[in-house]
Amino acid sequence: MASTIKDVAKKANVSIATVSRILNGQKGYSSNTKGRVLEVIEELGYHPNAVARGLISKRTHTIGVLFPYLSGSLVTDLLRGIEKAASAKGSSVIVCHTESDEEKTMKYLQLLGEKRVDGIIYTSQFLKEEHYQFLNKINVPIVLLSSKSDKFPIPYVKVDDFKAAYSATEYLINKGHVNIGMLSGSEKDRIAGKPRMDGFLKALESNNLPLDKKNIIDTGGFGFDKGAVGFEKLLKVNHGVTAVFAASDELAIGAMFAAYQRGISVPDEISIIGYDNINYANLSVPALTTVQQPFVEMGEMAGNMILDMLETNTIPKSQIVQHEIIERLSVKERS
Amino acid sequence: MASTIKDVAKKANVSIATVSRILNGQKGYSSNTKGRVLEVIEELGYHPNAVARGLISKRTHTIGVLFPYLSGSLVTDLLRGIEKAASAKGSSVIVCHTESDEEKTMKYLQLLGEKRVDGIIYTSQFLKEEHYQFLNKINVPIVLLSSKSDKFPIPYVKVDDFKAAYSATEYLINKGHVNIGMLSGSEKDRIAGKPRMDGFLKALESNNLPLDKKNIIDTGGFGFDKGAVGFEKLLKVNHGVTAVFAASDELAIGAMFAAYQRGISVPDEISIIGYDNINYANLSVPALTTVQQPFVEMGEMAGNMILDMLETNTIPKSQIVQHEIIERLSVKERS
DNA sequence: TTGTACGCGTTATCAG
DNA sequence: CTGATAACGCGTACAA
Repeated sequence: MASTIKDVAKKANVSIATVSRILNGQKGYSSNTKGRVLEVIEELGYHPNAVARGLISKRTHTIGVLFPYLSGSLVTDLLRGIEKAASAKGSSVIVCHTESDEEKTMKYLQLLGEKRVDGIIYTSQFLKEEHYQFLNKINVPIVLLSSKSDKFPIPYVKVDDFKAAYSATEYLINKGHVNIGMLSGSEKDRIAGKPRMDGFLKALESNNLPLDKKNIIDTGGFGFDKGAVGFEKLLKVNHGVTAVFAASDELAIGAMFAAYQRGISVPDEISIIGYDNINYANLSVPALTTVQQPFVEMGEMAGNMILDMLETNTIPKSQIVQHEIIERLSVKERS
Repeated sequence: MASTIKDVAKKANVSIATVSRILNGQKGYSSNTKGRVLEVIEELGYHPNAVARGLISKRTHTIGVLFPYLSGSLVTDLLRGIEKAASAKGSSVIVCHTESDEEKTMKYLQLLGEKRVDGIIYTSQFLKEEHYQFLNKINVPIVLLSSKSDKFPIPYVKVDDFKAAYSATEYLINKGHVNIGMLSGSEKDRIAGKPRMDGFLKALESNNLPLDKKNIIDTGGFGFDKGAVGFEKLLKVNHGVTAVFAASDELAIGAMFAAYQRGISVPDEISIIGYDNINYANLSVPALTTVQQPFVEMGEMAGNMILDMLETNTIPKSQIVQHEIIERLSVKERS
């Protein structure tokens, strides 16, 4: 149905080679024929077939992005950044939803491999050995976003979770708090779980505060609900907490909700600091003090990284991006 | 680098035709050779090249999705549904971010056309004439999601915004409210703006309540901020409002925030009902009563619609999906 | 049951 | 400046 390069060649009385040259901005034709060809292209509404192009050029101008889950502003922010970088250079992005499932992830990697995507961005997920092996075999550029791998030499873009957790905790300490609890998400999460826990612990230690493991509630997840029940648990094991560091904003907001229901005032009785700076953090009551990760920029960086790898055929340096503490109203000086 | 069908053919001492047949589950080979070929495929780690396949089969197993913005749970929910439907049938989805910009939209449509995607889902955006013409020309299946077109015969999936707004307003009326304001988003938005406004008006009319246009605040957008300032405006022109219908949850939450700041109690003094049921609706204080649209299902339906169109080569019926009022704590019987 | 050969729509390398 | 023609990797009608 759609017209091909042949059609325009025929109608313009030139060879397909000439048309191709004009299309790709090469030299080797009179401005006369160029004009004629361009006209015909217009008439026919011809658009080159990217599939055929991809077959011969071995570049599909498509990158694949793997997300463990498809919800929350984290995803849209990262995606927006990635899409921006990609579309700026004429590439598009395929979104895959792995659900943190090993087999699904593998299936998607194979699919992306078969589609000959130019690169893959592996987001918010730990890179398993077999996945790495596969990616290595099909030899496609890859970058880790909001994740990293100690074992494999893959470039990544992320904030230093340990450091960010450290400074969040220290922020609380500097406000005079000494009895501090943590809602830690899931310790099994090697990206967002463990490092933040360690940062929390380290901050206490560096400031000569007692480390009491029971003050760390492994909520088993990062969602609203987990925050509410985690907060209840924390209260049960420690009556005297005056401040809480939550490993995610949803956790923090869930905790504030639980506090509200029990008539505990935030920040007057208990201060809470979150992690992420999701949109809603600005609208919660009280507005949530939190650690910000620049997700849009991170996505853009990751996208550009992949694109650079393709052009320069070299492995870029990993990027540790800076977090920032957004001061709002959920943390207060201890009186 | 990657092995081709030729490689496995050679190594297995068969023709590429045979390999192809085995790959595509056709008949015409002994189980003997099949075994040998499968072995070789395994050895070589061979994966068929989807680009080449696409060139000859004219199916790329890829669908494109256009979003006017990439933020909010609406996007992730729709996307999750679409991705689910697509991946269930071995297709992947390319996301495009049009920023509601006419030219960008056109550029993306062209890109998707060049990539020969199997179908396009046009989301939350009014379908312009020229876009329709182009889509018609390249003859690719298309469905409108959370949008519709009166002018063009394109199948769509959406809730009846008029009806939903009508029932939200009536819900307020049934709670005894008579002085009701509306935060209407943008009247220029022909999908989410105008119809909801009309539904609001109609509900008042049907219940013999006075229609006072000044009670409708055109906030010029659907975000948090607009909700807060819109609410202030409403208060200024109408001191006596006891209930507000907001055309989006963000608008509603913004309004609640403004109310909170002015010491106005929701729902004791003013009731507020939202629209969308975003994640946070459940976590706001008070929890937001709102109109729910089943976005995930809608995305899935749209995805399946496209896929069906490809298989049956027919135009499916548009789907009006049911909205639902989620009762929480932000609306109260008028005393 | 199996193999040969052509075509999908391009790009690129040759000649002319 | 221009035009054949060989790839790219695969599916498939036609032969064998």
